Parts: sequence; structure tokens; C-alpha cells
Amino acid sequence: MSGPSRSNPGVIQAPELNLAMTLNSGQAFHWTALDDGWTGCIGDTAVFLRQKGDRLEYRGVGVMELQHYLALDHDLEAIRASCDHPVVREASLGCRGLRIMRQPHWECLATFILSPMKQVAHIRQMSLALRERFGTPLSGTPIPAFPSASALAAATEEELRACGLGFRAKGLLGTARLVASGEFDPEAIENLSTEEARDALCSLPGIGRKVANCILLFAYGRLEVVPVDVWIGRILGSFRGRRKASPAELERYGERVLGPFAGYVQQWLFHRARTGLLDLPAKRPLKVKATARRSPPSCRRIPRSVTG
DNA sequence: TGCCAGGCCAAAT
DNA sequence: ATTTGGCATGGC
Repeated sequence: MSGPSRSNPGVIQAPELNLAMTLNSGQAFHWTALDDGWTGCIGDTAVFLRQKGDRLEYRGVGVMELQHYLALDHDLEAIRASCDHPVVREASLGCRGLRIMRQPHWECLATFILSPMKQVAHIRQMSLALRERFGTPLSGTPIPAFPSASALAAATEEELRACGLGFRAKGLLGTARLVASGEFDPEAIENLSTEEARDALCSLPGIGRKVANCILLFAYGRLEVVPVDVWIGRILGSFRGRRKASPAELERYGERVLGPFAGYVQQWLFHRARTGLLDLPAKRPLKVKATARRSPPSCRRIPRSVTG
């Protein structure tokens, strides 16, 4: 009933947290800047967050639930120390306070079905469209809750496409039906080994290895998992030196070189690269014709969604 | 305008 | 077992 603005605000100390960087790092897609803070929701609970230095102000959510969601128990100093690669060291210092959250299982699973061949800003758009069309309105925030599996299962593929999903509509609908029917239980994944959990996720339509790894990392706390996308593939490729590595090889290489918290380290590298602060190799081998002046590779530009 | 984006999937080597 | 082409959409 009561939105975040009407419930008692609370304040906690959150020393190693950069809230803005965390909410903008391409793991969750619905938090919106408002009044010097952030408005959004955790599951079906409307939440407002505002950080001033080490103080984290929160409304609408209990402190335990908030700490769990933001993973304030992760020891970032220990994670930074777990990998001594020079480039990683620089990125980890530049990403102080960027945490890997524990998102609600279904919401994370569903939104990453939206992610193939989409930029972060576009995933946000699709997530918002689904929330507005099929989600539950929440008082206290303009962002509705992410629709339940049942709500999406009751939609048609055309209705989902109308939210801008394109070919992703089919996978989302198919997966929503499997979850709504109980044939697939996102909660049951929690108790499986990472390998078993990945296999189970990959059995769902629209979920391949990379998306499964994102879900394992961002919803199930499997911090050793490395989702290899275009950015991480380029970075790991440059670390590795040799040319022509398959995605599987890059993933194994990343798990080995980035250490026991490779998923965390990967996120710092991803954010660093996406904000243009990590020197990336050119997408294609440069043709060294001095005559052809080319514009800088787009991978080094800074998307507005990150800086703004 | 053309290129690219936190890929997946089925068909063809 | 690995590589290839098709698939929708939107921003720069």
C-alpha cells in the first residue's frame, strides 16, 4: 500500500558502495535518477535510494532486504586483491563500489532474454515497455513492477513485439509459459551446481550460454562465472594476445586469468570499457594506410546512458 | 546512410 | 565439433 515516499526513511553506512555506478552498470535495467537519488523497485516493492558519501538513505524497503539486494556483504577489497593482472588492478580501482547485485530471479532471467544484440539503453526501453504494458503499478515510483511470468504468459507474441522486443518476443513468451506452468522453477536453480544451473537455464527458449551466465552472475551470486559478450571478448582477446579464440576458449581463459571472482572482475572491465576508460584494441586489424583517416572506433565512445 | 549492440538457433560444414 | 546466416530494433 504505502510507497517509498510514505514509509519511514532509513539510513545506513555503506562505505564501499557506488550506487550510481552499480545501478548503471548493465546488470539491472529499471532504476531511474530522481531528486538527487534513484527510484525503482526491488521485486514488487517500490524503493527510493539516495547516497551521500558513505550514507545510504532508503525508503520503502527493509534494511535486510536492501543489504541483500545490493550485496553489501561482498568483500570488495578481498575481491580486488584476488586478481593481480595490471589492467584489472587499474579497472578495479576505477570501479570502486561497483557491486554485483542479487536481483530477483525471474526479473533478471526475463530481462536478460531481452539482451541479445541490444545496447543497455535499449534493454532499459524494452524493460520499461513491458512494465508499463503488463506490470503492476506501484505507488511512489513511476516504474511499475516487472510483470510476473503468468502475466507475460497470457500475452501474445505480437503484443510482446509491440513492446519493441523483435525476435526476442518468442523466447520471452516461451520461457514465461514454462515458468508460469511450473515446468521450470527459477527458485530451484538456487540449489544446483553452477554447471547444472547453467544447463537448466540453457534449456529455456531464448537463453544461450552467455545469457545464462549473466543470470547466474546477477541473480544467483555465482561470482566465478564469465559472460563473454562483444566487450569482454575483445578485452580477453587482447589479454590473451593470440588471434582467433572461440567464445568457449575465451570464457575458460577468463575464468582462469580473472581469478576466483572472475564474474566481478569481468563486470569492472565491462564498465570501464563501456565508459571509454579502458584502452581497447580495434575491432578489426587496423589497415595501416596513413591516407585513410578514420573516426575513432565506436567502442571507445561514451554512451550517454552511462555518463548521464 | 551504414554500422553496431551484454546472442540465439538451426543448418551446413 | 565448429562455423555460418538469419533474425528485429534503435541510436549515432
